[in-house]
Amino acid sequence: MPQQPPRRATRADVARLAGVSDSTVSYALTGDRPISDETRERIERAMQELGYVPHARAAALASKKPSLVALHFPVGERGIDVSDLNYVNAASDRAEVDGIQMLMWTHDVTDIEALRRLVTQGLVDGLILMEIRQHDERVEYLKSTRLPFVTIGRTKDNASMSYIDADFDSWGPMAVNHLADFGHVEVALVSQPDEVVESGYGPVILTQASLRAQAKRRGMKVHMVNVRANIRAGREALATLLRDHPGITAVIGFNAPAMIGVLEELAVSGLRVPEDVSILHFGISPEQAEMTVPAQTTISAPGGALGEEAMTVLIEKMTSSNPPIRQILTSPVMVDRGSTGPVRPQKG
Amino acid sequence: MPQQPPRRATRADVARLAGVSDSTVSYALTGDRPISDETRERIERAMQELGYVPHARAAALASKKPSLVALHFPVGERGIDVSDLNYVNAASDRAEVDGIQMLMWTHDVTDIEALRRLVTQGLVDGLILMEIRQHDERVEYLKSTRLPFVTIGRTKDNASMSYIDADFDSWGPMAVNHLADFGHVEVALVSQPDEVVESGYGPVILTQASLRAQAKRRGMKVHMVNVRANIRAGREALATLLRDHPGITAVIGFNAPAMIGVLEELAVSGLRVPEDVSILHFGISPEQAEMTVPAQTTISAPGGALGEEAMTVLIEKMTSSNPPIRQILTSPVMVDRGSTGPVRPQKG
DNA sequence: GGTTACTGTCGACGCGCGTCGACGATGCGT
DNA sequence: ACGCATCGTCGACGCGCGTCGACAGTAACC
Repeated sequence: MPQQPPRRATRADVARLAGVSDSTVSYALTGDRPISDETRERIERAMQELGYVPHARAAALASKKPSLVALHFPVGERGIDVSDLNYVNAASDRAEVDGIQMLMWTHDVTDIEALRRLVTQGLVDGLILMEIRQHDERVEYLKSTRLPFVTIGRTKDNASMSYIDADFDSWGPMAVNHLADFGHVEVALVSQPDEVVESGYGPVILTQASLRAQAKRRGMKVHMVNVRANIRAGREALATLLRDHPGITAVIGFNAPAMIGVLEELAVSGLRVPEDVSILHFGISPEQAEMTVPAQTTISAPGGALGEEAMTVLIEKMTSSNPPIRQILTSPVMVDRGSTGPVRPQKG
Repeated sequence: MPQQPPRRATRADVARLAGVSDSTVSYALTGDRPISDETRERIERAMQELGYVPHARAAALASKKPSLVALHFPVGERGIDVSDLNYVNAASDRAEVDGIQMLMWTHDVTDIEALRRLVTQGLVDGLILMEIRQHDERVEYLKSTRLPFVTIGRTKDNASMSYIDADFDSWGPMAVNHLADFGHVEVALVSQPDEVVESGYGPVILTQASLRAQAKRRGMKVHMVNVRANIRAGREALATLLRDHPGITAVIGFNAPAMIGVLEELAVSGLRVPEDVSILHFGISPEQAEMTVPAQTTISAPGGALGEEAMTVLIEKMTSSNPPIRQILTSPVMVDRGSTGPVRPQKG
């Protein structure tokens, strides 16, 4: 039966049992210096017997190498879903390759006092930030710190920092072209709450700007509304839109709960998708897009790539003495789930 | 202007600047030994000037006191939403009271190999587990470890362990009594996916059992279906239920996305809530309950209480030398949002 | 046969901090 | 005046590990 040791085995225990010195155990583990096969075997047997596992925190203290990083995921209003998990897991997996653990930190974006505590206590060796605002206090603060960090998303003033982000500037054109090619000339954008827009949330701002610009180029009219992230708000928004602008033939969404409401309102109004109204959704995961009735065609950033890239850059920042600034943009991917189609012929 | 020190200031730096010894700085910080007001002031000035912050990881190593705990939140299929955040934030806030940081860990429940890595590396001093199965590998593993842990939820065999959980045994009776008093005699339960039930997820199993028992007592017929956690599955489930059992006058939900589908299906069928069908939902947050049309009456565990209690127990486990076993159950709370009502008089 | 070069191992020190024992300087009592 | 209990401070050591310098032993070379 597995014996339960009274305390954690240390390097010294292993050394004693194997009849070698402390440092020899160390070198057997790291391979930094040659060790004879015989000694190595004795050490490995001893480690096995004692169930020895290096103590990562002590190692980090001694080596000053990273062992733990945090991913700041402000859950905020919209929560975390499986799509976000793609980033998270990809980043975490990438970290483990280098023997680094990644944990999540979920405080509010605005709580930089808590961020200060986290950082100054020296508990984490690096940080990945998500949900970046155009002007982001967290970034401002971290810049004044020696702590390596990478952002998923970018601030307005980003010349000197590393980031990974979706190329939102091409989301708008991609959406507009897709719909314009189907003959749509008047569409709506159901976007995120005013607070989010006003707080300078990049994805929304960049997407709206690129959408507006391309719409102008293609002679398309876009009605933009910012609504709260819930079903009821989406229903009310669509009702209002259709009343005020009956010419709308397509709805672009950037707000998953609200779009559920939009779909419900269409259903109770007897409008079909895509025959009467086309639906296109920005930035949601396959799971989210396929759970609704009908499923929604989407334009999104590629799944876990952002997370993995971000972690790679962060690790470089933590381990290299003079790391370069890296700024990476990923191209959008459109997945057609049949919720968009040609404008129906004018009746009367 | 704030000068950027080349490296983190250490206790030795403060001591040198203040003209005292290392340990004096330490005692000034902890108050474990008396310090004259004069030296204390000199030390505080020095700390201020150097921007000194104790290095939590080094402190933890030396003192063997906890500095970091993890909350295992397997995001799994259902994701994390604001309601879960109540637990998380409450636990985190409680931890900070004792100067302990709490980070989240989101690996899959079944990935106990990853759990082993996290634990054996000694990165965290304690663990809180959520989404507990009746037979939970994680719990089995952790029991064989010296790492303090507490579960939110409980396993079947739980005599020797500490847990915090909702008192699901009283959820069923509360729901049944509420509906039976309104005259309902045939209802449906739209619960979680088969995999979840088969995996032995306590909340579902205990709730179903107590519901079934109390329904029998009150002479109520309950049709239970387990559906996937998405809108489409909810729509299909309700359509099937109403076709096979037209006598159903109320739907109890334990699956937020599916219940959105249920509400949609009711809407397109022209059935009103609560005049034609009553709706009652287990275990969701106010935000979730109020975002749908109509809002849903709920029976849930009290918000952050579970998280805070769990952290309190964990801290006790980590700091006390012989901590007691604590098993805490919280009573359910019903919030009436008008989605339940009396059965309509029989027509024909 | 002597220098060189490597292989394999050990001891010592440092990372930043907590904490115990010691010790001079006081204050009090007799 | 002396013993004795504080108060305030210092030095030393340990937490578990990484890593540098030293050194005995062996193989390789002119």
